Amino acid sequence: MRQIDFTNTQVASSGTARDINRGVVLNLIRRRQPISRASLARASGLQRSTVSLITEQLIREQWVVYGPTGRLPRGRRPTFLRLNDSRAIVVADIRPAQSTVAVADVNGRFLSQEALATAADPRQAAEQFAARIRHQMEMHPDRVFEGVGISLSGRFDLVTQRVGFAPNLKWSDFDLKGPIEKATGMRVEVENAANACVLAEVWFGHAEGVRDLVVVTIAEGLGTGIFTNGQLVRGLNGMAGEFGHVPLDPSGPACACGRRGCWEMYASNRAALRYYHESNTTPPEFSFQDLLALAETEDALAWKALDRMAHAIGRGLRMIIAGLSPAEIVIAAELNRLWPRLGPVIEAEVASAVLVGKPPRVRPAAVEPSMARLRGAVALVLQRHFGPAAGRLEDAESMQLVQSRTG
Amino acid sequence: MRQIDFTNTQVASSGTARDINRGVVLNLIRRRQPISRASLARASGLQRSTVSLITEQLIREQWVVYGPTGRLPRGRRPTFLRLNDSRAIVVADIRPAQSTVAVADVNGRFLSQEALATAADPRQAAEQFAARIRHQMEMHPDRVFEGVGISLSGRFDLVTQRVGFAPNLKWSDFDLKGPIEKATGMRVEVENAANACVLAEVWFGHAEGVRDLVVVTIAEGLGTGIFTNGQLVRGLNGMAGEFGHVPLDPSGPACACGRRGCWEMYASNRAALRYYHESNTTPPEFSFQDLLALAETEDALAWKALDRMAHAIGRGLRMIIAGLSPAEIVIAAELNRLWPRLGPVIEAEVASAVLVGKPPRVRPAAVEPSMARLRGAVALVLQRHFGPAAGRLEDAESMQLVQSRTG
DNA sequence: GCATATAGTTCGCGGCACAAATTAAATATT
DNA sequence: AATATTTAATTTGTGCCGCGAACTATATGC
Repeated sequence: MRQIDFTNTQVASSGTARDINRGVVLNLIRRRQPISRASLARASGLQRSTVSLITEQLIREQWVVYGPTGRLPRGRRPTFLRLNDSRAIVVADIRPAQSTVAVADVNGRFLSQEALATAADPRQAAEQFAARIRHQMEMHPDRVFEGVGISLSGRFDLVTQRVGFAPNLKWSDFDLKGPIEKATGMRVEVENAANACVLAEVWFGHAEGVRDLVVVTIAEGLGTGIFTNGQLVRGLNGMAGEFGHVPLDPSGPACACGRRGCWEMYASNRAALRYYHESNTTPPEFSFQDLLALAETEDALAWKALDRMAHAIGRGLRMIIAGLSPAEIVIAAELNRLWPRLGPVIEAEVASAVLVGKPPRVRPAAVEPSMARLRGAVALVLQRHFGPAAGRLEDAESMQLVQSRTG
Repeated sequence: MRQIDFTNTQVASSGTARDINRGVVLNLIRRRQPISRASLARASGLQRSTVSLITEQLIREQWVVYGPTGRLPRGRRPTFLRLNDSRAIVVADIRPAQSTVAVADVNGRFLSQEALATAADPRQAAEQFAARIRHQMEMHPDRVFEGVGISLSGRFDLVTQRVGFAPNLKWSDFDLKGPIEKATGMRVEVENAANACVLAEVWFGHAEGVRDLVVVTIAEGLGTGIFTNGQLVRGLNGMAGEFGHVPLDPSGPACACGRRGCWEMYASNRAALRYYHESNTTPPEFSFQDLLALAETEDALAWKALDRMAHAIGRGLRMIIAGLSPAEIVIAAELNRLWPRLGPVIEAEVASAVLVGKPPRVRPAAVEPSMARLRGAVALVLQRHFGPAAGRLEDAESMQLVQSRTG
């Protein structure tokens, strides 16, 4: 049964059915391309005639193009349809030290990519990113660009349309979107990195059909992206997902957030380095990557530190399972490299937490964290065009186009 | 913008627009009755002609009836519409010791009510409730009954349609719904008590328009009902909301759930009694109500215990705020009686937790807890008829009716 | 060459929202 | 008292859209 929440006072007009079905068909094409109209009709339950009209519209909108002709044991050969991958999206992943700007097609395949040192000053950073985005666009003169998607280590407030909170970047209440929109002439979407990872899983991962999902991103800090009832939970000011700053032990080590014993203090990369450091003196500039490499050489102390980290991850997950009981928990972490040995540690901790029934599936992210954040940024832009009420958006945009042509 | 999640593969048909708009109009009537068609058109944004057709349908369906004629400074007088409150719902609230069965109209007003001792054996209990429900129905022979709503101290699994987990009732994996449906001949909806309180707030409270809400129910235990993006979060097996069993302190007192230092161990009524008992010998059978009464007589030790409880409530709320950042937190507790003095304690604790921006609104429930659970049970049934895709339901039901008449 | 199977289009129908015109019923103005 | 004004509610015509049947197109197999 369709899920339309009853707190919504938005009415349906004659075009609403088309908007909905357009989205269904477009996403079926995206997921199962190349696919024939007949298959789309079978998969969606719509009439073949309706599918034909909708795909005609999608082809007119340039989202879909004809693919090769198929072959069947008998009968007329189907014409396959696929997404028009000459349409592209510029994405950025903004992190404290090093950021990434890239170009992807609508299938989430990356066409080019560059790294850059993140400017300390937010204004400078905005200029910097605008310049690199323009540069990336110039590298693909044959592509049509749909928009800009940005994932960042911080919070974006949908109401004020500003970066509201980004302690890791040392920015706060700053307009990142406006300047970049002005400089690139394109719509810019901004989202928290953990939330972006959720979108990456839902749009490009194997989590299709999963409606309750939590992604835990673990790097220097620990973030969580929450997906319930098929929607991202953003909360007031987009601040949902700070489970990393829930204290697991009031007498634990002090956290930068002002509290003591936060989950992040036990389960982040930094925590593992601390564990290792407690049992062994480390050289300066000893990184988490170094720790992983050491573990791969069967260093017992490295394994001990990572084991403690994995236990702590599982311990915090118990809180999430108790509170939200998601169907699936996805870990996006560099530690995933050692999943065969650390995954079971996390799973065991989780299994002991379930009061009744089976524990949720805990699995590593489909792609490595840096890729997930970028893909999430792609999904952010796709949401606008492939997601809810995108049909109306198309209308509005083509009207604008007409206006600017006639005006 | 309409919120239709893109993971949904359900297509829209020609009737979908009507389903949506029927729901909008029906809920506007529910909220603002008595109301004229002209006002409905203005409030919804629909055309007056469309509103007339929809209300005609609703009157035909017997959900809406004509009310008095209005008066205006000039112009034709509007005909007010209101809900047909001769339609009624039977509800039950199942709790460990004492349960309630009641009859309410579609406005959530109670017409009659009876208390009963809950049977220990689940089969017996099902029979017992079926009998009391029938009895309550017989008390209102003039009413048309729409269904049965049950809230209980436990978890209901939507997939298996069974009570999956109810440690307080000492039941587990038990079919409560089937026997009662068979015995009453009506559709039965079952939901966890904390979730029911959420529905009560959303359907009957002043939380209209709030899309991110958490209700914390505090009695012997502590439960949470989570509402995000305008929908109840049920999670795998309907197990979401067990924040009460998240440990706040790993070295705390042992909880019945097997863990140590659960939030519930610090913030429940039982916890307050323990606090009081630590500083004062209590008579046997000293209840939380007694403690509240003592506090009202300005007993310092009673206040101290309640103060500790309030602090603990606030402390746990910080976890919820960090994780979900709801716009509003509602406390459904007997302790609300002393809200003027205990509310600020909770609020202060919460305010210290917010990393950025304003803290969420924390307020006592609109009605007392026992009433909220019953009203939630009413909302449970209303959801079926007033909520998403209810139009199709009406169709199906009238078809069944025709079939049974012709058959 | 004809039966069969599959893909895709065309066309008429009914449901529905919209918007303009019309009817209904009240008050205000002259 | 007649007329204008205002507001409510219905009627009517239009266009969008999904449905389903009929039809066209194109393949294989006997």
